[in-house]
Amino acid sequence: MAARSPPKQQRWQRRAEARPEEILEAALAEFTERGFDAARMEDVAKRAGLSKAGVYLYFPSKNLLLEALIEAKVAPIAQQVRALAEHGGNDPLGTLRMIAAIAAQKLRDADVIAVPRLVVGLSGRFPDIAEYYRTHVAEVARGALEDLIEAAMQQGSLRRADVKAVSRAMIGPFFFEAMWTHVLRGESTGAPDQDVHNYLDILLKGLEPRP
Amino acid sequence: MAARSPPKQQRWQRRAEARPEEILEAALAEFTERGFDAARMEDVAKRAGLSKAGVYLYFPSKNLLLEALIEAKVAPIAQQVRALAEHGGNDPLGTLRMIAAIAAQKLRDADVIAVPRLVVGLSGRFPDIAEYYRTHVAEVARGALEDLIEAAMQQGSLRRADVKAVSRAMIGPFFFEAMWTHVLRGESTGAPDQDVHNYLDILLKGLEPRP
DNA sequence: TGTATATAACTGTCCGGTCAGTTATATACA
DNA sequence: TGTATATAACTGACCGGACAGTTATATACA
Repeated sequence: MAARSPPKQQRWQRRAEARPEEILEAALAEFTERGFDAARMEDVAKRAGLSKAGVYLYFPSKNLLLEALIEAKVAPIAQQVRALAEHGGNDPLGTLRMIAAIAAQKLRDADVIAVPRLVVGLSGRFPDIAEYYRTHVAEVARGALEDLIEAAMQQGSLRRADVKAVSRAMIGPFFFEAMWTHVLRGESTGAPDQDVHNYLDILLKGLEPRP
Repeated sequence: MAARSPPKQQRWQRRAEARPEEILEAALAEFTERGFDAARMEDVAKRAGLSKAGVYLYFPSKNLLLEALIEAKVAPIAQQVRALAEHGGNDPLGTLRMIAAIAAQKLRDADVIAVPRLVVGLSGRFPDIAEYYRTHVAEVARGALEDLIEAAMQQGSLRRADVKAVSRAMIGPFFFEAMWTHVLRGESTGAPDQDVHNYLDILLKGLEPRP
């Protein structure tokens, strides 16, 4: 009797290396779909393939999980922009075009947009998160852009203008496009790559040095 | 004995007419400050000057309160935009500049930004709200802008270009500025009015008809 | 006095976080 | 190479607090 049900599939594996990233991935998905508050830690856990208590072995609280998520998902992008900017010092205009193309492409990716969207929703309640995002992501990327713009003005390929206003003019439309399509689910404008180039043509023509 | 504490300030008044609007106002404030989920109905009630159960006399649930709120706050904006656009038919460029100035000013007002911010945060969980906002505000306003742009192209004061791309270029930077200052609490760029004009100069120069 | 409007007190549920106990794997040793 | 022991990784069941929504009762006003 008592046939020891023997298939004995093991109930779980030790995978301490892989867990953190999987949990972050699951958290991003849940937070995005339900919003930070409405997302349940139990669902994050289930999605990551372990138990709720298991999640707490890696991240001490829901809030800290959120912060870790932002750091992991977004900081690398800002660093990439900085690297690009530092690299392309002697062709600022060309580098700007390149960065714009890359940025526009990233902004089209729902996973990338997810984080800033979260930040928008949470900045009121968690000022730390807003500040972290501003200093570690937004200002880094924008700063790199502005260095390039400044360089272009210095070498005379752009006419003098308020650098911050110009960087805003470069970023704004793409950011807006991202919100339009991802948040409002409105239809997107034109063919991506062509689109970016067309806009930069307009903007740069508007900023041509006087003839 | 039993001195019935007699100052007898009456505990409440019947004010059925005024309540709904006051509750909506309070809800907007609480939802904005704490986020929809974290906001407590009890606080909304207190802020509106009645008890929690009182709120439920007027709005059947927290979700419905949210929907009513968005509807109430959004309709006036849509109407104003439409009015502006219809008004300035024969000087499209001038009207565009005017609208840009007004829009930029509005976007600087935290109360105005509050609703779109909520929408961004909630669009994932409440697709209805996102769609309502898109069709009743976003597309109306953008459509009006695009009519003007189209008119300007037709009369030859702007060169041909993708109309949607141009409207995005007009709106994007100001939207971005609003998010930068209100969400990230970053410092704002330049003197408001001057700033708007400078940017439009650049953009419109970039769109000048060929000489 | 009757009824619409208000409240205080209450209930049920949900969820973040904890903890005692279980299982997988690494290591020591025969 | 096989078995005992140690420890890291993981789980299931639970707790306490918070809060949306309800109910029973009181008060203003016609």
